[in-house]
Amino acid sequence: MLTPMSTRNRILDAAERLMRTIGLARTTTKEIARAAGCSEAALYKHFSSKEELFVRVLEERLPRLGPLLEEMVAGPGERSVEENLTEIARRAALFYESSFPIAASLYAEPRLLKRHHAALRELGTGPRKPLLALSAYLRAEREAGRVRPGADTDAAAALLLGACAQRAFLHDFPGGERPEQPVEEFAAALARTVLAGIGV
Amino acid sequence: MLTPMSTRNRILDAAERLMRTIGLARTTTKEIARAAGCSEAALYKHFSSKEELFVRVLEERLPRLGPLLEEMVAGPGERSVEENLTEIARRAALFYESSFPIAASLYAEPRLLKRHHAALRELGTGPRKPLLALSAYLRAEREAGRVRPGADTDAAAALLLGACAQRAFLHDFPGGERPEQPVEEFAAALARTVLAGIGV
DNA sequence: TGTACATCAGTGAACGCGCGTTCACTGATGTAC
DNA sequence: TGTACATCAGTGAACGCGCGTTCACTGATGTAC
Repeated sequence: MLTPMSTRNRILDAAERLMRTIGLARTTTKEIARAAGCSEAALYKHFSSKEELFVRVLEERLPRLGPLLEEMVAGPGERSVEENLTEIARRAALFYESSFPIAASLYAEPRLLKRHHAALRELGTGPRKPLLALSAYLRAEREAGRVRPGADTDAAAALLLGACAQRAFLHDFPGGERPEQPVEEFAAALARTVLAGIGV
Repeated sequence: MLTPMSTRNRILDAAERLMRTIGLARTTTKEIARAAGCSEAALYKHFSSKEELFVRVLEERLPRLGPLLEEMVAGPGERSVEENLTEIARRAALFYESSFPIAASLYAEPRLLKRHHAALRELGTGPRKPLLALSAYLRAEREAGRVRPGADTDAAAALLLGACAQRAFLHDFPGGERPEQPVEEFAAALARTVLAGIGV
């Protein structure tokens, strides 16, 4: 039960690693096979086409943020809103860091992007889910009186998660000089700022 | 002086349109030539290679946010901080909307991404510039007493622009049901929230 | 236990196709005298 | 003004290459009797 699965797994791992390192366009069947230590023909024993292989990589290898968030949000509210937001931002930043380069490269192949989206939809998830979950959490806190009555929870969610996503985008941009604030500091600063605001 | 330039311009326009619509991967020399109404060979009269053509498209056809921001920020401060932030968010959202799909697709071809980055650098710009410019503006407002003394201007800039960038990312995601808040409302909500904060 | 056959993961070599690129050429426009 | 030549944007057809995919095959493992 270990060996018969392992070729398929090695193929998926190799494909994901290549997508991340040399980019979607250069991730050819030849390269995948070489990295997985099998023949190109073997790919077709496990996947009906290269496109299907990619879709499986996206489905089976990319992490998801939604569940993580929902779990956090559902937990007992013993921690402060600021602590919760910091932890959410920290996790979101790490999540986007690991999935963003690949997600971004899908825009080069709209057909693949579309298939991926259809697959996500089937799973009841998608890139808007985290926004909705975070906004729901903030609404709950608002009703509990731990968030200001008039607060726009959609806007707050967009601010917090948007900043984390953009950080990932820039993180993988080839720019040399990166002071690169540690993710914990970054997350804490976002949470603090979104709570306190910057107005006088 | 009009006709001799027009083929080159038609090629650049066609390439940009195709990158936006059918994606970087499917934007072949054949397709570009067809869309520009010339032969494939003509492409090589104006550009030394397909990659150079792409680099030129990125350089000459994609808008830039930095200058826009700097101009806004340098303007006379007769408007309130909230009005300024709303206008900045609005423009940033529109900017990212138009450049994000193409920028994202570059992650599929790291070599092209690297060349693009080098070209941006030469121009003294890059994707981190808007963040720096906005943060500088907020520092100025802080010193003018129109922003809270302890405010973290880097965090605030990351929040505001990150939300706009992520909106663009989602905008082009093929998801069907999009209530899609108008950009003006979105921008105003962000500015209001980042100023007031959501904490009690 | 030994033999005959079935199954199945995986392979090496080839396939056709579409890609980016180049080549020898054309026809229009400009220039010298 | 007419003639001879230079320049130059643009072309049609071909090129070689690397891609995704398929094919006939192998060798190991399982199964029936």
